[in-house]
Amino acid sequence: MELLDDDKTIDMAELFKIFGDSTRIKIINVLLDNELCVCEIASKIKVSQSAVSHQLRILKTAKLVKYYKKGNCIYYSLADDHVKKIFMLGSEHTNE
Amino acid sequence: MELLDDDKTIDMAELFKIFGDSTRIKIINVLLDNELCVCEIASKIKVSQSAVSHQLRILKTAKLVKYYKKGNCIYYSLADDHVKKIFMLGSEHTNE
DNA sequence: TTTATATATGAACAGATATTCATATAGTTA
DNA sequence: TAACTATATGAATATCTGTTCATATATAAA
Repeated sequence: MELLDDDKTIDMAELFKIFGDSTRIKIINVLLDNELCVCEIASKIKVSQSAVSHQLRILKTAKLVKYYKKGNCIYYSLADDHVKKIFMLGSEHTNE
Repeated sequence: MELLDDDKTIDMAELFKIFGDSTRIKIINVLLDNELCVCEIASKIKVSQSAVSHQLRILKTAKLVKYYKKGNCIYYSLADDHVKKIFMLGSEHTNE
């Protein structure tokens, strides 16, 4: 493969950086098959509501998750299959 | 997929964290098809020898690159195909 | 309207991280 | 051995990042 330009390189690093935090990995993990509201996520992964909310904002900004409102809850899910693919590949590599 | 345990989650985050820096992405990029010595890497990606060396140490510690000595040069290459796979997947996602 | 629940967010703090600079180490050549 | 080249590394610094705490916002229930 050819040498990528700087912008592309930075974008790739930014993408991986988002997967490079265990709280965000946990969030992606619980969203792999389900959509969940913030407090369900917080409870499942045992992280404070505030911390989850802060991390969801990062995932949202990077368009790795999508969401909708229902009542006074907000349900989050993975934005697309790419997120799951990257997660699964990382998971495979980590098994060794 | 089931809920991963904390250790696994941390390992995955650590793995992605290593891909989450543009200098390391550049290093992996130039090593995709070749093996190169430190000064060749530094020259190709236009980063100081010291910075490259520091980042190579991180890649080495994580077993993402391997190396051998020849004369007073040290040649680095990607440790296995997984590294390339993860890189390529990130690259694909970044095109959109 | 008051109270309760769910979520977001800003500030502050602590810890992590990447680069630079100076220097050490080691192999090579003269 | 002395000089040169390639690489590694420690210290210092600046920047970034994640959590907590307090609080704001918004919806729902009483």
